[in-house]
Amino acid sequence: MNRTLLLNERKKTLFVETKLTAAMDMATMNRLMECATFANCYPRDVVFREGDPATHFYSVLSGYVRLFRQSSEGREADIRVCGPGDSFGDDLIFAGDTYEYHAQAADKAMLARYDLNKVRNIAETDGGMLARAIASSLSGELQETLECVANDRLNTAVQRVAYYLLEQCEGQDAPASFRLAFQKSLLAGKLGLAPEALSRAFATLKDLGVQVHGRIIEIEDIDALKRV
Amino acid sequence: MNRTLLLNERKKTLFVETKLTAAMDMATMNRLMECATFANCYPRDVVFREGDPATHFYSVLSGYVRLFRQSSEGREADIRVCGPGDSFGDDLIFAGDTYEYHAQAADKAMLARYDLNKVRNIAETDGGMLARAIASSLSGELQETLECVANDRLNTAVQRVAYYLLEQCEGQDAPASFRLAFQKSLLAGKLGLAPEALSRAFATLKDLGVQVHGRIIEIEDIDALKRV
DNA sequence: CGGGTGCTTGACAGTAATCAACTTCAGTGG
DNA sequence: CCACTGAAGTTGATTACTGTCAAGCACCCG
Repeated sequence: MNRTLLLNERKKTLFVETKLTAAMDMATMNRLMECATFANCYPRDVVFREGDPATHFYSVLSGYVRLFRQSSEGREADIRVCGPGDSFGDDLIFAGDTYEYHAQAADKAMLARYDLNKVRNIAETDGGMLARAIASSLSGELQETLECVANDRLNTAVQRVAYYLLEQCEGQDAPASFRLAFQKSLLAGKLGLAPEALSRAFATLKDLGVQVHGRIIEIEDIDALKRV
Repeated sequence: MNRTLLLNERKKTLFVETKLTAAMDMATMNRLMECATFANCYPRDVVFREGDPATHFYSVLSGYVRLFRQSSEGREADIRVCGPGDSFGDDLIFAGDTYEYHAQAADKAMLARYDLNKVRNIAETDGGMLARAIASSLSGELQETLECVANDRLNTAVQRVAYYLLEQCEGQDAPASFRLAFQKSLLAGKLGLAPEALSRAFATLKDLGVQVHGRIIEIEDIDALKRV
């Protein structure tokens, strides 16, 4: 088995594990695969820009991609961070024809890249299998984004960080320990914070038994965090 | 023609003009109509609560419904305001089984109420027409919600208010004039502001030629607003 | 060892939430 | 028709939070 073939097998595995394809039957998945090409991205690579005509949507196979908007003065605000299994740009399959945000790799990333028109054609003619899978994926994204709005509006920086840490150590008993999936600056953006604010939030949480060593987080008392 | 029939005709018209049904063929629309009942709500009526088992989703035929989350201390944050033509709870058709937010009428409102299981059945068996319509609706909601996150994170209170006013007088020449679609307290919630903050934002905009008389807004210089 | 990058810390300013008092307005009933 | 009531909106004073700027630290890699 040569190296290319190995790589293709890995791609295929990751492709199958995507949220979009997870609940799909084989036939639909194969049809979808026909619309896909694959792309490797390096950190800071631009996937697409706000305002570009929309030609593809994407699934993240590995690594992370950040979606963000820019203000007129050039300030950036992240609106979503996509990790392995997430899709983005899929909101354009059934609505819209230009990207409404920037997408940039935040890490070495592998992406599946779907031709929008081909996918639209399949979704029109396959009896609804693909449309249902896409609708399901969109539902998840919508719920996540609504959650984000509520989180931003209801909780302070420290609360948002505490909440994020709790999500990450779900299922673990105290003392829990894990490694942040990405850089702190990206986490700050995901939580709607300046990097300095994230740093300060960690400092505040130190008093509640949260130890931070680089990307390694140790949580002594999970219940204390829940009370923040 | 008796009164009930008239009312039904009005319902039907509003039903057809819904975003969900707008691009639908007749057959699909009729099938969907079979899943619907109608409900009249009075201001502050609760449509459903966060955590309730999900049995229906809704379209707004007239009036307004606010969707909100509550913090542990009971503070409320609006995550979306639905007006005529909007749907809510439709994120549960293909994912999830409990409501993830509260829904409350913010005005006298008429709602179409769709049985989730019936809709799911149709979406499985109609060849994809309904699934595509739902996916399209979800796409719009997702785009709107992402826009909201970006708006919250990038813009100040005054900028968000100015932006909202500009949206409302789209197409009008200066001096533009219109009536707010709903109470200021609800607008404040929609923009992620306390009512006091909205009031102060209006006060600031007065200097830029925005006159506020109750719900009537007059804008002397549209370009000045765009520069905020 | 230099030099970049990412992160942290301090000082400060700006923005918006909160609380409280007051005004306006609409609807109600005498 | 007018006085009363309660809700909605405004304004002021204060506080809390977070963004920004600037400086310094830590780590990684050539």
